[in-house]
Amino acid sequence: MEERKLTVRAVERALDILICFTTDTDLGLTEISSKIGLHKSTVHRLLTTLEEKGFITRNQATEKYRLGMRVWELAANQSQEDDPAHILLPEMERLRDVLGETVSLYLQDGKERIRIQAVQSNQAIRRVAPVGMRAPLSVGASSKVLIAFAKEEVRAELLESLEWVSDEENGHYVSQLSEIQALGYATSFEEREPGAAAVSVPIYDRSHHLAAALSVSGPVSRLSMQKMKELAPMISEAAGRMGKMLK
Amino acid sequence: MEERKLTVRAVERALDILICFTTDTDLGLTEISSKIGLHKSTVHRLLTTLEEKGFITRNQATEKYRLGMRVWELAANQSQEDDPAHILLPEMERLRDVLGETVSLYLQDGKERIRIQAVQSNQAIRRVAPVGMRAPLSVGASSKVLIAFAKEEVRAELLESLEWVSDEENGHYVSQLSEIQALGYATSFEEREPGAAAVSVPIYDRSHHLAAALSVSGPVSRLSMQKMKELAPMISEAAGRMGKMLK
DNA sequence: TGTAATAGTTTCATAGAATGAAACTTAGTT
DNA sequence: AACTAAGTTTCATTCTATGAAACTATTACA
Repeated sequence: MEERKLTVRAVERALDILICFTTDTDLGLTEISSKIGLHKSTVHRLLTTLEEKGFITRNQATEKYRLGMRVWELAANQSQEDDPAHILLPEMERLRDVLGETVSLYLQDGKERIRIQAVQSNQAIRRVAPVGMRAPLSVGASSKVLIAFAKEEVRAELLESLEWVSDEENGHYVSQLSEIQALGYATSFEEREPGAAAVSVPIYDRSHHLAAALSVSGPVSRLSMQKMKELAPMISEAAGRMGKMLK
Repeated sequence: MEERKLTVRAVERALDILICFTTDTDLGLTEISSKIGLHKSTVHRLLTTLEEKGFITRNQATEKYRLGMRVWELAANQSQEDDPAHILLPEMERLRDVLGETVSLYLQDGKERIRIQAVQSNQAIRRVAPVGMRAPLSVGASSKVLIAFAKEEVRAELLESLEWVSDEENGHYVSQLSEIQALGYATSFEEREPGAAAVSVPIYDRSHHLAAALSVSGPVSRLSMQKMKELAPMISEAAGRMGKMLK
């Protein structure tokens, strides 16, 4: 039996166009149409619609398309009171000042994690962490935290959906997760970015649900395994304080 | 001859749904459908599509719809390097500290102006200025600046499109605009908000195009006409400095 | 200067996608 | 239990969205 679609194709396509602008700021019509594999005329019509509603504007100079003010406006009006990225910023800055390393805040979103807030170390050599970045949930200290401390159902689903190279690796990963659960923190050592290491701990809100992962990251030269082990309690303590500020 | 539409209706409707969330953070299906005047089933289908692409999520607790992370993500990746709201913030803070009043930055958008940045006075009685707010271009000091110092074509078009109560008023307004052009700044006295006054000056980018309107606003008790006249040169000077930082 | 190439825009016949009425599910209220 | 309200799904029909092709504007280059 062929599943009836419950979505609207034209809208899907228009949203795909918007999503193109997560990686690029300025795109031409042809560029977009080849990116999402649609005819120029179709893309043009969708762009006109997006432009009319203020979601897309054109760069005066280059004539190329870019995101319009409406996107910004919607984001500005998005609830800020209960937004961790907003509330926890001062505490993150404090932690950065104490440790001298870059501090980031991650949320799980589907099979990815997304960096919703970051404050940079002010040392010469430092981890640079752009806010808004997405990364796969399969690697990195914060990924492991987001999986290990997620609610049972969520974790099961995630482990299901993440593909593993082999069964042995799967087993190894699961045992790593229980270790993380026992310790209360996760580390990563050049897992995703060469030369970078990170410690990550869970932040729980007042109703004891996982709210985010808090990570401290820097160059391997300063963050040895031993050093991260030492820092972990301090970071956990900060995370505990932060959690009390949520919901 | 019936104009052929160059836009896509389904997409227009979906975007209208998103735009609903500029005023409210949480909305139910029925609420939305009555707001934009469409059938529940249609709205439901559009919402499902928006949800699948991450533009809408559902509030766990209330089951209501709200904006998703994608909106935030897009805004986060929006070009920040050349964004006045970002670049001018430190200078705005400095001005606020000197004058002790709320400082705002406005952009023209269609027949409206939009507050793209603001720093609040820290006095007990102060003008509160939420970022992202829209207001009609017909009233307020910054509106007058945005019109008076706009490029010739833009100004003509705006004056055309803004409706006037009477011809006399129109004449009065036009003469007011030339006065503003001569002075280099505009003021407003309880024009839009009772008890509030404001001085506004243009910010020009390096290629001498109007980039934004910079406003200082506060209670009429502190901002008399005389006082605003005194402040104007200082604000203009700050605006000049800011302009040099753009493009 | 002419010619080709490239990017963007509009037109139009046609397929099939989007639509809204209605039926159906929950869940909450009287 | 009957009623009300919000949300969800189904389905026949219509009109909308589609992509091919034509057209325009701009740039490259010979």
